[in-house]
Order: sequence, then structure tokens, then C-alpha cells
Amino acid sequence: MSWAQRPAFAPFLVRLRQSADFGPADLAALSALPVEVRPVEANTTFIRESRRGEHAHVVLDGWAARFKILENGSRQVPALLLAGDVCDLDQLHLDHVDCGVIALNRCTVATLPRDALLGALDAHRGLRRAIGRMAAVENAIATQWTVCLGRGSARERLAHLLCELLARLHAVGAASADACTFPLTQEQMADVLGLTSVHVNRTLQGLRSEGLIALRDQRLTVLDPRALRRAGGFEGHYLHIGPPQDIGAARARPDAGPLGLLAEA
Amino acid sequence: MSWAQRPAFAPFLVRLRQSADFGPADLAALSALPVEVRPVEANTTFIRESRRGEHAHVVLDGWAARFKILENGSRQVPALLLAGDVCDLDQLHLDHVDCGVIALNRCTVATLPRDALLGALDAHRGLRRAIGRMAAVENAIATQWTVCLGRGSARERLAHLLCELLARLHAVGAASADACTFPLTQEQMADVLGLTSVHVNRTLQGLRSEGLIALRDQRLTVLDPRALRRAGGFEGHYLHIGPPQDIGAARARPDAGPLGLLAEA
DNA sequence: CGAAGTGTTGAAGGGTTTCAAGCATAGTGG
DNA sequence: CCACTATGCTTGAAACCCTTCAACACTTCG
Repeated sequence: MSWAQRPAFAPFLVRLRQSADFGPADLAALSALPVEVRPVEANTTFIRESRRGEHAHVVLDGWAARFKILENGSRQVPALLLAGDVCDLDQLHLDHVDCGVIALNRCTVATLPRDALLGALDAHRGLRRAIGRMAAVENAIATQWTVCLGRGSARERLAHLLCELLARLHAVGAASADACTFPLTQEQMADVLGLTSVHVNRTLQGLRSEGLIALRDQRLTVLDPRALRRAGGFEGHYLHIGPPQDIGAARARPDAGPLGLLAEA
Repeated sequence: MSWAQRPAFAPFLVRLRQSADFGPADLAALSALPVEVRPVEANTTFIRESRRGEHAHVVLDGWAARFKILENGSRQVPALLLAGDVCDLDQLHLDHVDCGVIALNRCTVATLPRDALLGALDAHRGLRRAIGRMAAVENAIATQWTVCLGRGSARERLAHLLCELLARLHAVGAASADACTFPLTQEQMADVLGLTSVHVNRTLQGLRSEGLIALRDQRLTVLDPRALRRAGGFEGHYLHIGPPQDIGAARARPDAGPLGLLAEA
């Protein structure tokens, strides 16, 4: 069955279709691959570090995180993986990787045989372009995180992160314009932001008390988008979110993007 | 003329040959591209941000840096580009980028027409694999930098950076095992490490006074490799430097890598 | 009920920044 | 040859952001 008819694949297809080269033949080639879809429980490390994988993994639903653990026991999360994200694009080209991937809440993950995917990429230019574009966007996000970590205060990093996550979720139809599920614990946020969980707590309270956000029971609501964007120095064009996609059976979306966050692009 | 006969291209070929799939046909395809080689003066921004480039740029000699400037005027360098590095791999797939690239000293840069390169990539699987591998390695380096910025002290970040740069230079035959040219000013190091130049100065003096390194007149010498590696928590496998390559007419190199830094892999 | 995980708060300490000043070197033009 | 300037390196003192350590509240779950 074509992936276009399977709602679970919608976020991934939205991402692929952001490439103008991705056409029906590419979709058919993808649909022909032997894919497995399986649930992954929260707090499960489903890709271990330094083992060359036989499969490529795509997050279809839920949140996952790439992570690296240092000698002293501290952790750093260099990437958060949301619906539509491929977990191990780099493993296609490298023998080993030094990041694991852990599910942060209950996820749905699709697995594709590595070699079959590589074969499809070799055979289909549009698919290649689309995946290449996804890798490039991932790179752009990583670059932005580097900038935030290097030059941002705790408040700036946190505000920026919230803006980015909401924009990414909204772009694939996994969130409304101003709210989303938010499964991260404060400690996990700390591992993303290069902070301690204590300081994340205090910084969050700052944003809350100023009326920028509401965050409780795993749900984030942005109350003052403009102010939050300003607090984080967020400009969303690095996410390379194209014009609104037709997401499955979703209604047409006339809005300019989440929070108008991308309006300045 | 085949690039294999042009010494200036040696570092780039070393990188490409780290992919097992890169063969003679791929080399020939590359050599057939209309390439221009030109010098770039120090402190010249030769790739501007947010302009879609018509060309891909390869650093053949010298040092360059990707950079991003924030509203408040501070700068962050998310990547240093050394001999053999491609400056704008992501621009192949994206319409615009938000990083500029500046030459840190006098560089030699090769420019390739974007579309011609894309065409060659489409036509030659081995070339595609080799470039894909380079992009993946670049990603791995960016991930490591994120970890350093997020969880490392100034001393750890600095020591790690020095280890990495020497390893990368040595891998392409651009440095001996324990010393290299080092054109970065302390302010530029600060922009890489997410610190102030003042603190870079003090941290450098720490490493110097403990006998780990010597750094003056744009030349870095590592005096105590083991200690420097330990200070930075450096383990070089993320650089994915393969077995010693035959670098042009260079002699066989029986050593295990710079400083034995990769010995533990 | 006890245990584990998460969120919250307070106080003390430290790593880094900020601001300021001084020194050295190289290049420039009179 | 000598101001003069620009750039980069060095040093000191104060201020600040964030960490560390500790304790406690709340919820969930076996």
C-alpha cells in the first residue's frame, strides 16, 4: 500500500515533499521498501551507540533524542527527533556512530533495511534529493543549536528551543499553532540546553511568571509568541519549512506558520 | 589533467578516498568538472550568508571558518574548515544558508559549478558515497562540538579543540604528528568555543604553564599529548579517520595517528 | 505504605564575563 | 627615523550567571 494512504506516514511525507524533486515515482519506490512499524516504549534506547545498524529508523510519532554520555556521567542531547525525522541518516555513510537514540515518550518508529534504502536512493534521484534536503536541514538545526549553546544565556536557549520545537511540530501537522504536547522533563531539557535541571526550573519559572508560556502536565502553550520569540532571538528560516503542505486529510491552513514565527522569512 | 596529479588537490582526495566506494571512475568524473582554483586573502568573507551559491567551494589550503553573527554583535563559529573540507555541502540541497564563510589566513580555494557537481553526483555512485561520507563526518564533528559546548569547561573545550584540529590536519598530510600552523587569534578561538577572548587567554596560559602545549607565532606544538587528550576528554574516533592514506608522494606513515590520539580506536 | 521520579526552593560557591588598563608588535606615513 | 595607529596579547578587580548541595513537596505506582 502506498505510504500516502497510511496516515502514520504523513509527517515523514510532509518532510520529503518539501523537496520539489520528490515525485510519485519516488513515493512508489519508498512504498515498495519492506518497512516495519512498531511502538517503542518511553525511556527505551532503541538505537545503541557504536553499533553499525542494519536498519534506518524514522520517528512517525512521539519524541526521541540523540544522546551522548560523557565519562563523568553527564549527558548531552545534540538533537531531538520528532515526527517525520530520520534518526540515523549519518549511519547510512559511516561504519559506527557514537550517539544513541532514546524514546522520550511512547513512540511509533518505522524501520527500513539500510541496504534497501540505499538502493532506492541510488535508483531514484528525487528521493535522493529529498533525503539530502532533510539531512541538510538537520545540519542547519545542529548549527543553530551550536550558536545557542555558545552565545545564548539560559533564558535565550530555553525560549529558542520552545519556539523551534513548536514550529517543527506544527510544520508536520503534529501541533496547533500555539500549543503542543511536551514530554520533556526538566532534566532532559537541561541535557539539551547544556544546563542543570535546577537552573532550567528557575528559568522556566521566569518565562511563566512573565506570561510567555504555560507548561504543565506535558503540555506547552505559548501565551505570548512575540515575546517568546524575542526572548530567544528566534528566526525560523533555518528550519527551512516550506509553504504549507497538504497534510493527509487536514484542512487547508491559511495561517503563516506557528505563532507567526516564520512570518518574517 | 587528473586531480591525482595536482598536489593541491591531495587533501581533498585523501578525504574522498576514505570512502571505499570511491574509485577511478569517480576520480575521472571529478577531474572532468570545470574547476577554478584561486587564492583568498586572510579575513575575506568568500561565501556570504543567505545567498544561494552557484558554486561549491573546497578549501585546498589554509583555514576558513563558518560563522554566524547575532543581533547583539557576538559571533559564533559552528565549523572550522581545513584543507580538504567542502565549505557548502548543505547549499547543494537548500535554497539559502545563514552562515557565511571567512578565510582565517591566506587560503587556496577550489570552486566547482553547483549544477555540474550535482550532475556528477547523480551519475557516479562512488562519488556520491564519498561526498555523503564527508557530510556525515562533518555532522559528527558538529555533534561533538555541541557536546563540548554544552558540557565542557573552558579548559576541556580548548584542549579538545586543539586535539581535533591537529588530528584533522595530520590526517590530510597538512601537519606533523605533534605540531601545526595555528592561525587562529584568541578572539577567533573564543568564537569557536563560546567564550570570551579574555578567558581563552587565561585558559591557554593554564595549558602552557602545565607544559601541555606551546603556542606562539601562529604555531602550535603539543608537548604532552596524553595530558592534552585527557584534559579535553578527546577520543578521535568521531573524526572517522581511516587507515593511513597514501598522500600523493608522501612516504609510508607507520605511525598510528597524530599523538597516538587515535590509538584507542 | 514505601519507593522512585519529578518539580521546587534556598544558600553558598565557583567559573566566566565584564570593564579597564597596559604592553608588544607590525605597519604607515610624515 | 620617528610618531602614530591598529591589532593582538596580557593582567587585575568586580560582578554575575550558573552550578552545587541540600532539603522538601507532590505524584505515581507496585
